[in-house]
Amino acid sequence: MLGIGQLSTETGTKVPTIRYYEDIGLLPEPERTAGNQRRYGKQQVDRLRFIRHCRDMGFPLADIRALLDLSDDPERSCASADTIARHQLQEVERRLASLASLRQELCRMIDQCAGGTVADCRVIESLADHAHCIADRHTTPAPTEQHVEPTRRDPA
Amino acid sequence: MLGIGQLSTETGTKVPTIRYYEDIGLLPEPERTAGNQRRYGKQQVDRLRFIRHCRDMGFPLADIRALLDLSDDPERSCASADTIARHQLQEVERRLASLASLRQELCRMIDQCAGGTVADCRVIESLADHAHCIADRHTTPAPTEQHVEPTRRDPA
DNA sequence: CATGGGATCTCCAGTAACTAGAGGTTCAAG
DNA sequence: CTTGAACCTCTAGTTACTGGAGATCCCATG
Repeated sequence: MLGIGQLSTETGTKVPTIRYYEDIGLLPEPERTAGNQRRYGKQQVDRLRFIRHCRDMGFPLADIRALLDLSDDPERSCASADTIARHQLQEVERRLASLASLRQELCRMIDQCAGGTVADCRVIESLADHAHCIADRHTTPAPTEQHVEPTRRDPA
Repeated sequence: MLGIGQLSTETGTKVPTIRYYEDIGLLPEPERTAGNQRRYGKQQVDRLRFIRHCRDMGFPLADIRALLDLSDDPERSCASADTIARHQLQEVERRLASLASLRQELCRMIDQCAGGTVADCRVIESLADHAHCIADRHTTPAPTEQHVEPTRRDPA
């Protein structure tokens, strides 16, 4: 049985994040010591690893919840897992495209900057006028979701 | 002089977002009609366009604030604008790399899914074990920031 | 067996960048 | 003058956490 700190180092998840996952029901309530401290078994470790890996892949927690429900019941068809993964892949590809076009425009802006004063700075000017954009709009990337990047800090 | 709704359609920014920008001081308080409704002039339109374009480029509001401060004072050197833009470029490239590796793993997962039950689903299994990951960790992308994708919905 | 310091507890608040809703007022067309 | 769309303020919710306060617990050392 591990304490929450050990689970934290074991999985590279911060302690408050673990408690947060418990709060929102992604992790079941663990056993407690007589003194009310959490103790985790191997199953919990695996479950948390699964969650972290999914987060690393950019899945939102709602999707992870669905995947966990699936994996809790191995008899069910994996069709919906497949759907979720494919959807995520689409999402990733959409963002890749959008970022590639951003990259282009940023490069262009920076290249043109001669390094004088703001008055004739290409960076500022480019930002001021969207019409300067080269191409096929990087403008409207997301159709429905509000999405957060998978931001992992160093698990030190 | 435009009303807030016209400014909204003009710039593709939702009305509450405009008010939000005003709240946090990105947009100055506009003039008001006798009945307390906001009226905007051309300068405001430009300023909001600038902000939106920056957001489209993925700049966080804090950076946009800095860029606006710069552009308010054309005498200053554009070095810091350049720095901000370069930093943003780095950020974009970091995310591109991370997403490319994600894409690879998602593809692999999906390809291996034979479509049976969850019990032998490759997608679930892959997610369960990070050790299956092919490559050079897509795991620790961000060093310091919490970052939100530039999410624009259709400005309908 | 006592003690001290690090780990843990709960609860609350804050982050980014908005978005949505309630309940009330104003503007402009007919 | 009426009506209805647009506007007002204010509060609270979203996602996925993160941080701090103040109290408690665990365990290793003396």
